[in-house]
Amino acid sequence: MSVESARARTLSHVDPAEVPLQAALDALADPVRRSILRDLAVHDDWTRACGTFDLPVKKATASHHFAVLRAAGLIEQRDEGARRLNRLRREEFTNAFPGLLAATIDRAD
Amino acid sequence: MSVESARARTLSHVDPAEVPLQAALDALADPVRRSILRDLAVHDDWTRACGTFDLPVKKATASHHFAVLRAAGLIEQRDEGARRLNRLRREEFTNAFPGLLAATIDRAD
DNA sequence: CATGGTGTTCGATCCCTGTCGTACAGTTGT
DNA sequence: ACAACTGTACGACAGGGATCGAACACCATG
Repeated sequence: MSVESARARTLSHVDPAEVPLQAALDALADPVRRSILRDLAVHDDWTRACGTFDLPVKKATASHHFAVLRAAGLIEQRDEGARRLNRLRREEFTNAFPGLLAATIDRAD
Repeated sequence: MSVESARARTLSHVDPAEVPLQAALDALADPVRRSILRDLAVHDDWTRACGTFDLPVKKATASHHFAVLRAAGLIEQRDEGARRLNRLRREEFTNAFPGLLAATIDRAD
């Protein structure tokens, strides 16, 4: 088709400043999601596709977690071919919730 | 009885440093509990008994929330007569989880 | 002692969410 | 065209936690 593929090429990304504190805390209160965030915090680039994380859940569940993180303004996602790449929105999220992300991921569980 | 009353006069208080991050986040991820913490953050004393908080839940539920906050190392409780007084463990908790408490209560929901 | 006030404990209920299997869509490569 | 790979969508399920009523324990005060 001429216009756009059926798959959303530009995913909806909220402004972290618009995210309710409740949603932010809910997103951070899951160990699988914190694991994802810690992995993303290592390098500030677009090198990590969803499938490259070693998670203790099946892919359907992992997909759900990525969606929650995106809705909470914690990650940004971009499609590149068949893969969906991820980036930690450290700056934006920290502006909206100073200290929260650092306090959560700069620590073992 | 000679030794102690049946009611626990000295309540069990954990060291915040021993609290798992998961428990801390779970405790903070509830709006009723955050409301309690914000109220306690106003004055650093023992002026607030459990019943003096204006909460949208019944007392059985409120009692449960206070227990969760105590188990997470967020508050300290002391019995004074028929009442149970509360204090925010700001310093101790912040030492264990730098920035987490501030990021959570220094903000409207 | 009797009454009222404060707070906990115990079941029971309800709802939310994390989990998974399956099916599907889109991409890549043969 | 076909197969393999990546990720999402949907329905179903189970576990946990928030909520409540009722009963109980403790304290204070008449």
